[in-house]
Amino acid sequence: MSRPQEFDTSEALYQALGVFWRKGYEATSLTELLTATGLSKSSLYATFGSKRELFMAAFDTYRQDRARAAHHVLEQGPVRPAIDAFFHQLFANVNDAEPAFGCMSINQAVELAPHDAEVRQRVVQDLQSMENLLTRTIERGQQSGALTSPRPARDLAKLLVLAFPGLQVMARAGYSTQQLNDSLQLLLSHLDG
Amino acid sequence: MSRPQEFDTSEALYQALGVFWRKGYEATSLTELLTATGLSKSSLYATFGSKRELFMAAFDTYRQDRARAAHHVLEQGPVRPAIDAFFHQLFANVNDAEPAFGCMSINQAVELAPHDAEVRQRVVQDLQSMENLLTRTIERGQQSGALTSPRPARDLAKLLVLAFPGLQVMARAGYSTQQLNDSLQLLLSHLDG
DNA sequence: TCAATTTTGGACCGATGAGTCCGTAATTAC
DNA sequence: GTAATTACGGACTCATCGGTCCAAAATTGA
Repeated sequence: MSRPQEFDTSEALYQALGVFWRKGYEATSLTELLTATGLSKSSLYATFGSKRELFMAAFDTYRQDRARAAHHVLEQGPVRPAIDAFFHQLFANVNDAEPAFGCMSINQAVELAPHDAEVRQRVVQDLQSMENLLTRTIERGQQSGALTSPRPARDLAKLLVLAFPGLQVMARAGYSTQQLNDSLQLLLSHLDG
Repeated sequence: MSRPQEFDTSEALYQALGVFWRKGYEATSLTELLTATGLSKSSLYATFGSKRELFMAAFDTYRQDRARAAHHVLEQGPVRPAIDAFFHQLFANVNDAEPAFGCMSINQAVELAPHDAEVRQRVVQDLQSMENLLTRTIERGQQSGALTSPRPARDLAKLLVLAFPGLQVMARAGYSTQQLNDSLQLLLSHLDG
């Protein structure tokens, strides 16, 4: 009955996400979004509504993907490598040209959260989920003997969550992989002893 | 010989700083800067050159003030209250209407640093200064017996620097003073034991 | 008082921001 | 083939962006 859509909506969303993730909300122009998605202006507006709606859709896509990945990494296998891998996602760079993107939720905690309740709520939720997930993982490690710290698992998880944005900041400030790894090992050493 | 300037340059700079601190670079418009400083456009450009130059001047003013304050707080008096006070500067809110501004250097690590070498360099320098200063303070605490952790002072300092942006993110995400304080105490508990 | 100098307000600029709209092309069901 | 429907490109709007420029007002030293 109707002409079929020529582009892949999901694909376009991911392309837009890439730009928002790297540059943030304000610094991203419509023109860049059109270039990245390959859509025409009318298609983009018909599909996503507005810049802000597109941003929120992209952000939620990101959050969903990351949550899934975090569960996948943390809820199976030996605890210590799992936690290590979890943090490595943070500064695994797509291309080595520029600093890592870091975590988009943390980026948005800084950029939009203070002035935007919807974003703020999402950031809080992400931090909370991360704490819960890490708590379960650390409990698992303590039970298996892989982690020897006698502190409550939740306290240790809180410490990791607290340090998470620090690693992100270092990554975005251009610290080397070596330095990031050193900091990470230092942090994780607090899971023992 | 010449007509004297009607406004206080330094005062105007501080007003501009307030806006940049709260909203970041991109989200701050010239119009807002004019309103905040009370200057006319020509005066602002004659005095500060451009939006970017004004930003950098404001940023450097901020960094200088903060460094001075940090030294003042950390280099005298009992170590533990000193460190406590140091972190409290982070979420001491000017007015309780909105979330705390946090640390401008951290904000800029997220917003501009990835794409702007000049900003990046300043951020790295700030993190480094902070680590050095905290190292000295912790050493002092270990010598006086106020801090009982056997870990190297520099390692403990690195942990605090790593957690610093985390507290900032929580502050900007709207966490309560109570929650921030709990996290801070949890963090500082690692200075003992 | 007058000349020299400098600040100041506001008009003005081109570029770009996000967003709207419509004519045209393409695809489908019948 | 044709009618109905939808996607698409691009022209268009209006506001705001950062930034320039100039004429007028104000203050100073002499």
